[in-house]
Amino acid sequence: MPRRHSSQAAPRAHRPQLNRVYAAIADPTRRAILAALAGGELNVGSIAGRFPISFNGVSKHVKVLERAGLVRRRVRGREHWLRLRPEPLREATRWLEHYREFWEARLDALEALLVGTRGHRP
Amino acid sequence: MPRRHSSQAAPRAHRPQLNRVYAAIADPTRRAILAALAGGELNVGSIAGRFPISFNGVSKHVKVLERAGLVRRRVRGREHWLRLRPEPLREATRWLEHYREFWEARLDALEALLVGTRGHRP
DNA sequence: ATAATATTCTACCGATCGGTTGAATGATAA
DNA sequence: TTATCATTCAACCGATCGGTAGAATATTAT
Repeated sequence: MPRRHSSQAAPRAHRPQLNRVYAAIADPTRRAILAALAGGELNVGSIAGRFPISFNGVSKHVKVLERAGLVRRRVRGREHWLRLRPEPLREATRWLEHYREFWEARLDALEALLVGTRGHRP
Repeated sequence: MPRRHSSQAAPRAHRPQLNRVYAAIADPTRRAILAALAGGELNVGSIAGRFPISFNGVSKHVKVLERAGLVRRRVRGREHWLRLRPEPLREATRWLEHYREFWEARLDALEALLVGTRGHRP
C-alpha cells in the first residue's frame, strides 16, 4: 500500500498525453522546430528549409508534435500552416515542478539531518 | 540568419543530457520509479517488487535514469542503493519554463491584436 | 566449501523511431 | 488542360526501445 506523503495532489503517472509531450521534446530537431515556430506561423515547407533533413522527415516530426498537442495545423488550400499550442507545456512543466520541488526539499532535509547528527564531510 | 528575438539567453537545443532527461521521463514506468524513490533510497530489488515487470526490466529502467543523471547509484556490498538527483530536473524545468512563458506571451499578444483589429469571434 | 542473494551482462523478440525514397493527392498557375 | 507546387502516404532501412530469459559475477549466509 503506497504511503501518501502529503496532502498535495500528486500528478498521475499514466497520462498518454504527458508521455507524448516529453517524448516529443526529447528530440533536439523537434525542439528546434518549436523554437522556429515561436517566431510565428510557418508552413511545413518553410520549416523544412531550415533543417538539414528531408521535407518528409520534417513532415513526420511535425506530426509527432501535433499528436502531442504542441502544434496545431490549419490547412489553407495546399499549404498547411502550423502554430504553437503552449497548453500541453504547462501541464508538463507542472509535473516537473511538482517533483523537483518535492525532491529538493526532501533531499535538503536529509542532508541537514546528516550534517546535524554526524558533522559534515566533504 | 536566425533573428534574435530578445536579450534573454535562449537555451541551446543540442544538449545530450537534456535529451536524455526528457526521454527518461517520457516513460510512465520510469516516472513511477522516480516517484517511488521520492520516499527515500531503495535498492533495485525493492523497486522491482513494486512493478509488474521483471527484475531485469527494472534494472534497465534504472540504468536509463542513471544515464540521464536523475538517479545516483551507491554500491554497498551486493546491494545497489539508488537515490534521486534532482539537479537535471532543474535544467529541464528551466527549458520548459523559458519556452512556455515566451510562447504564451507571444500568443496572448497575437490574440489581443486580432481582437483589437477585427473584433472577437468565438 | 557450498548455497543463497543481489545484481549485471548478453542475447533475443517485436515495436517504435528517425530518416530516406518514390508514388499519390490536391490546390494553384500556365 | 496541363504543369507545378505543397503536402501526405506507403514502404523500407537500420537503430533504439521496452521487455523477457538465462548465464555470469560478486557478496553474504550456512
